Amino acid sequence: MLKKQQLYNQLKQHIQLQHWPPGTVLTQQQLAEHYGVSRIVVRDVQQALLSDGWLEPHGKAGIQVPGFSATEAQELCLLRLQLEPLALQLAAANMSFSQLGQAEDLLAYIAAHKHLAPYQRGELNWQFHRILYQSCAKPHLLRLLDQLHQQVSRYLGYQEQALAYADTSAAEHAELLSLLRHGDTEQAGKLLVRHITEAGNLLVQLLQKQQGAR
Amino acid sequence: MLKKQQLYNQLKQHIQLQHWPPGTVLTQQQLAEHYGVSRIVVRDVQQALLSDGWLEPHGKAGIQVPGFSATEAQELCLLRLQLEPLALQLAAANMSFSQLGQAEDLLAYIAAHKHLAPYQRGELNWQFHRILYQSCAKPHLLRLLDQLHQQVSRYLGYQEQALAYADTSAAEHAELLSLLRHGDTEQAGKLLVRHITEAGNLLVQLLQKQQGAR
DNA sequence: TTGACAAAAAATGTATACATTTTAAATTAG
DNA sequence: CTAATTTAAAATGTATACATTTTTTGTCAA
Repeated sequence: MLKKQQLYNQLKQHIQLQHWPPGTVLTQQQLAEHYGVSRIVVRDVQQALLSDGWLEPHGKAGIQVPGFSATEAQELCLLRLQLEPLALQLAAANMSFSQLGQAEDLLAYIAAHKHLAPYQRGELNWQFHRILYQSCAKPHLLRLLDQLHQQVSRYLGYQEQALAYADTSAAEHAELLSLLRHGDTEQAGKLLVRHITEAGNLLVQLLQKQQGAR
Repeated sequence: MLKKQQLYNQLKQHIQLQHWPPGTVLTQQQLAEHYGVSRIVVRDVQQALLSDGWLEPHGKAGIQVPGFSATEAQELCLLRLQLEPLALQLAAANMSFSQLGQAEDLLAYIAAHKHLAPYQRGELNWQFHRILYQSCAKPHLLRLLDQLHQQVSRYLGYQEQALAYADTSAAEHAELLSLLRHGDTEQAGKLLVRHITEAGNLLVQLLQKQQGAR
């Protein structure tokens, strides 16, 4: 596999697991030495992660691991609410049985693997949503949604502590699927809004608690 | 100035002016020689333009200048409609007089320079919109809007032919500003929707005509 | 002629080396 | 001692050179 791709994944994961905690300032040299690749590779990855929001510029030299804020989480939730129901509505018309099946399989897989790492669970959950939106056939919309998910997933290391929510989430996913199967787009949309709002509120509250605790 | 930045701007402009027409396949070597820089610089710019949607992958080697489609334009319009009114609404509450003034200045400048290149006019028009949204204080929302504008601006070479629209557009901008000055957020929002829809429809019709003419 | 396989060419990925810019440290004048 | 200026160190930008992958070309057998 390309070293670029490897480093991209590894560095992202290390950021998520807070091996490089928020606020850490990194240089190309540092990363190159630490991960045993040339600076060229680091540069490519750095640019990608900067535009993904997993790193942010730090003055004119160096890059910084961004922190977490309840405000940002709130905004991401708002944007999801603005775009995901639209995607679902557009997709509902074209959705195939095979796609519904895929989504079902994914839910089963998640249910069967209770002890996944939180970021893996998050990834699978997004895949579920992604399948539902897929057939909206709007590449740009899907691109924006992927970006938003990327941002949100940066927070998932935190969200772990809210494991109690996993069950609620799974139940809602199942209900969502059921509604779509029966062609009840209207109700599915409403449920999706509730679903996103709940997840968002939980995350925001968690972050606020943590911010207050300093 | 950094060569990277220079090349980024120049290549983008050349794509917009169809110096590299849609469908053209380019290689790093080619670009490096043509613009007199090393491949490293080309690589950086290539990655940036790929993620901006000004270039697209072409198999496993080479990059391609994307074409234009009415469908894509339609989608971009849809997304603008989904996000810009929200931004305006959120911004309206916090908008300062100095910002309204900035916007006013911009309109005056545009009105005073009738003979701007179409892409410059497009850039200024977007700056106007951007100022109105600025104070929504939602970094991610603004980032998404900037991206959307990037995409739309790729089409502006075409939109030139619709210069007749420039006057309508300017009039609507002025009215929008006036409504905001008087705090009529409701009406401003409705006008914005109309404004975006009109521009979108015009562009889509133009593209459909051109597609039909082949 | 066609299709598969091998060899050559070309393109991209990666590393090293050098140039320029930025940051930090050291020195000196006030 | 402070602050400004100079000097050294470090970081990023860029170019060249090499390695690997991908594409194309050409050859040969069916």
